[in-house]
Amino acid sequence: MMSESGKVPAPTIERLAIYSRPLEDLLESGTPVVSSERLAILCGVNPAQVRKDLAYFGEFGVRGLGYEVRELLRAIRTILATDRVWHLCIVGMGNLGRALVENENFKKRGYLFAAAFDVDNRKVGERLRCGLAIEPIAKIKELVGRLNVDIGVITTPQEDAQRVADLLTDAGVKSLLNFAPLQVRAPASCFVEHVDLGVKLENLAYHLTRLRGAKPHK
Amino acid sequence: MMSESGKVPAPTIERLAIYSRPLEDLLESGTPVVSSERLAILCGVNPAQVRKDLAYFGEFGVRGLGYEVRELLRAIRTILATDRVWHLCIVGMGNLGRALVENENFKKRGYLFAAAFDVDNRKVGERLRCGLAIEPIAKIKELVGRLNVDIGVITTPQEDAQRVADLLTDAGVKSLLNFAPLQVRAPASCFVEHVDLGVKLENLAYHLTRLRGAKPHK
DNA sequence: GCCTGTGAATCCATTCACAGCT
DNA sequence: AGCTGTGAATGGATTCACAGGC
Repeated sequence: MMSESGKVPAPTIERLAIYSRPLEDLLESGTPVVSSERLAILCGVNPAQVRKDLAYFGEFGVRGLGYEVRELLRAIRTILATDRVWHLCIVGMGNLGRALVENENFKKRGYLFAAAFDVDNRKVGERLRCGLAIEPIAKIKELVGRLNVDIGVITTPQEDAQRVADLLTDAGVKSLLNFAPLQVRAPASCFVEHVDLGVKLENLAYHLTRLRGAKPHK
Repeated sequence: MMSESGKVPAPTIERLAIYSRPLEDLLESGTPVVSSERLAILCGVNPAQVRKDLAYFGEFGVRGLGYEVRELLRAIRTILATDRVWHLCIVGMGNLGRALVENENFKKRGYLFAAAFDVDNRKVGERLRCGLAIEPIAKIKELVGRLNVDIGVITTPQEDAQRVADLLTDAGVKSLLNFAPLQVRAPASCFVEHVDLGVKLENLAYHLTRLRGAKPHK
């Protein structure tokens, strides 16, 4: 058994979250036990990878048998700290922002939006379907502190993203999830996760052209 | 100079897209030349990484000087094939789907939504702000063929995602961008890119708890 | 002197292959 | 026999360090 204090590769953390998806389905369908091979197939990875990823945090399986689904899922949730409630706030209530605050999956996993802001004062006061009213960014500091916000989500246009990131970190937010297409700067104490949806499309475009180059088009 | 036929690491492709963001800004602000170091800082990577990534595709810089912004941006766009129009379709017109079809950044980069579908027939016929009307999934095969769709975007609930992926690949779509939280299966000839927004949040949660563990909370 | 382009060195992650337990 | 847990081997990607050209 290995303590989790040893360095864990970043990809391992991402995969643990991936593993939990089919595990939820297996639990619901009443499957009691799963092997690393089966789980690997469901997630599109190598079986040894599954075992190694889990081994960073303990011994969750039974040799000759496999992993108990319920127990494994609970273990992963503990590791990823999905077994508690996290408070989020979001800045930038365009289409994407609205889609995120109303996302049921987030709520189900314990990610609660506690406040929504927008730089455009004309939007301030508008009530969202989720119940929140849009607040002005001038209130970020006050509300982030009062509501104990852990994670700030940025869905503003590119030109506002850095200013908003500064406001959020200044208010004490310890991590950011940024959807604006630029690298926001933040103090080292603040974790920043980037999601650039355009990058994914450009990836596909690149591969599509190579494919066309390799094989004749149909 | 190295031909681009040699194997290019997947992360390199992702980063080329990242590099293009600040390059667009630099071009607009009239900066004629940029060094690998400056670009690296703007993108949060190592300068040698920038040079090596570019070297996979040619020699774009001038020793002692740097890279001409306009020329480099054009080169990257050619490599990523962002210099042409791509036709997309999207299936699943919930909040996220609506946010994506109306995203101006995609349109600006040449990604055009040619059709929008939903599994729920009650939504069929509804006209979206972007001008498209929602079509039934029964028309996927016909419309994908007629409109020459290159990329299929899946924003359905988890339970519909695999069925939709099958319909899309069967209709001849050569790549998929899947937002449903499960690994969709597709023939090897079809590229699949996954975006699970929950994974990003779970990542932040993991790091936040380790941080708390390391340092006392405030 | 300055900055690119690139082999060599390092670092990191994945996969193999088998020992160990049930 | 079956499947986990893990050292060893492999395979990639990042970074270093310097040669090459402006």
